[in-house]
Amino acid sequence: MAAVVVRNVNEHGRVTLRDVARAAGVHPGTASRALNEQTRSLVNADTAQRVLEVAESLGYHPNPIARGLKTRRSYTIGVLIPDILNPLFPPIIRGIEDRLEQAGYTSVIANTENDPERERIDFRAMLARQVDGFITATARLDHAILDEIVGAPMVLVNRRVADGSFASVTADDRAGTKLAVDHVVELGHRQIAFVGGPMTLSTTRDRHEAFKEAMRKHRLKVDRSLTLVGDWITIREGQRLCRELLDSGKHFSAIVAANDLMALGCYDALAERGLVCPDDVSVVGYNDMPFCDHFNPPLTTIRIPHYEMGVAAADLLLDQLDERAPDTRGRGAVVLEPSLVVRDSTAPPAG
Amino acid sequence: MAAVVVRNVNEHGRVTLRDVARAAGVHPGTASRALNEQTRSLVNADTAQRVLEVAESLGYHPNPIARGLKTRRSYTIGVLIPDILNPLFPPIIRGIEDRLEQAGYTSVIANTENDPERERIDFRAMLARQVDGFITATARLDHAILDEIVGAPMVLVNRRVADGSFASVTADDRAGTKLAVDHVVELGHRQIAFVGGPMTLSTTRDRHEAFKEAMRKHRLKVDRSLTLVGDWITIREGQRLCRELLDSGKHFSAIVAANDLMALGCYDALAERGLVCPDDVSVVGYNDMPFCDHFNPPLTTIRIPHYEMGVAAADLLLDQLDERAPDTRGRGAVVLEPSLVVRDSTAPPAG
DNA sequence: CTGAAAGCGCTAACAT
DNA sequence: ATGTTAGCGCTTTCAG
Repeated sequence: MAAVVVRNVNEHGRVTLRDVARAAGVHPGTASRALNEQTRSLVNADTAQRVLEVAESLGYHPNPIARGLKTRRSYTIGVLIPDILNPLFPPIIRGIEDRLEQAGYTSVIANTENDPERERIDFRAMLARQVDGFITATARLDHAILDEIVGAPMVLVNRRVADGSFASVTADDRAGTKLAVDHVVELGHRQIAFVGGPMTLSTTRDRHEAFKEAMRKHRLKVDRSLTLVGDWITIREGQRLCRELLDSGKHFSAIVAANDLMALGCYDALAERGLVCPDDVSVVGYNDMPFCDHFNPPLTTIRIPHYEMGVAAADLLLDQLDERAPDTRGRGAVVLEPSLVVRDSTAPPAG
Repeated sequence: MAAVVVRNVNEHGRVTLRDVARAAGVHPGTASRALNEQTRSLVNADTAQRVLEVAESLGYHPNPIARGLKTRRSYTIGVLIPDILNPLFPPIIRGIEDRLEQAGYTSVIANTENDPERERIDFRAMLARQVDGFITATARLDHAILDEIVGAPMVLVNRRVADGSFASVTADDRAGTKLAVDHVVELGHRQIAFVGGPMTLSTTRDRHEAFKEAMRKHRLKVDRSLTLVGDWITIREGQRLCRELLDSGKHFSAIVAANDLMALGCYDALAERGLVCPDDVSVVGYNDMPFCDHFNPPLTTIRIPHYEMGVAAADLLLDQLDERAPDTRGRGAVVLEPSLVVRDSTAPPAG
């Protein structure tokens, strides 16, 4: 009861392993072993117990930095996101974090702003900070960073590279795009435009190709001036492309967009010209990102399992991190199934 | 030309300061001084130059972890976000990152999921990882973590604590709410409902009080059963509250919501009952988060300067980090001005 | 101006 | 089962 708490803390105010060891009357090495799950068995049960108690009462928290310096492991994962403003990513991040946390890892998120240079900087900074691996959603096909990564475990999410040199989890973009095209064709549309993203991203490139393929399968003409490719996958770019569509003079009654943001941009361009969706033009998006159901009109789109993709990516990374499977790099290529979500932005063509 | 590049790197593959020193023929201490901006003047210009070149050619990157262990500075800032799914936060994060990056700091983001326990864990983990300071958007008034922070520099964004013990940047919630109430009153509404957030958050509590005050100022009755307070600030909670409003039997023609997400929930509840906004009920949100202009209908709301708030928060933190100003803690309390953004969710009452 | 040496907090052989 | 020692990569006195 009356026992005065040993106040053996260093002058700096921070409780260190040495402080704990001193207070428990053992050597720092022993204290270290006692405090560590893995090595606890190497130490006398009573001693271990005592060390634990002292650590608790002193409010000891190990310094992961110092530990990492020694062990070369930080139990930290770098997560590279191209654009945190895109609502597609938060649910993916959540999936990643949840799964990683269960496994005792911390994730640090960086927002690369779609800028290869920034991506490179963030990547290096994380590497320098000793992250144990990466999950990246930013991989362009010409991947600035990918070739720098010699040894770091890494998995791609919602992106992949052609040669399969990296593990990845994606939704089946070709199947999804086909779903979108089939849907508008079924509604009776024949003149269908495509508002695409850059060819440097695996997703948007796949969707572009799948669009043309699906059109051909329906024996529909792929009009070059109705099949546009943008430099970004943003609202503005979608708007720009849709204006271009409208300016072309060519007729079309439906637009398949490469993602939801671009679809939203189409809404804007259509509204500018006094056109109403879906009465005049049907629009279908891609991703079913949060809020799609609240847009004006609610957006018909292709749903991909965001959260699950994050979880799957984390799982893949954890596999790589697991030393028992030393070279699983590139082995996993999880492909999830997309599905069509019909809302109010699509309808049979007028007339 | 023919000079063989010195390949003095350690067996581990990583280029370390010692490797650079050895290759440059100087002592590690000297190399350290040469490599560091601050101490470079202490070293012979030629030597410094040579060290720099060798470092470059060897591809040397300092290990911030090791440095941090020594200097007790990580040049890393922890950013605690309550809910990454809320589009309000990404622009704030962007502001924070941009400003911090200019100053040479890296930000690491954690998503606390509105869970005090998780907040505490993230906070501790960051502290352990030697972050130099915190920016947090998660501060509840009963702030679990706030009292743990003895020395760490910290600034609150979009939240504040009553006693002003922490620096904060907020928008003027009372003024903003008044704007919202004034707007619907001006449109002719008299029976105005309030869909509020928890009293544990400074923002939602202020908005709640300001609502009542503004109503009184207009000599309008504040009906208790039309002035609701929820436990969360989510779409679902807004929906739940709005249903409650509808079930109360009391008449109202406008809803002032505590944030945009809750306003969206009101849309949903209204739609369920076959009511249309704004014809039957006007709705005004709060925050003007991204996508508000694309909702169905586009949401009238109170705009707060998201990005600028992030920048301001970073500035405040940088002030605290600056040793020349040792005790600025709690001094700054930046308050930014909100403004009304009128869109299509508000209209004069029917009849 | 530069070298030597100590040490940040921790872990991991190696002894005992 | 525990103590000893060395060292992760860097910075920073202190000498010289």
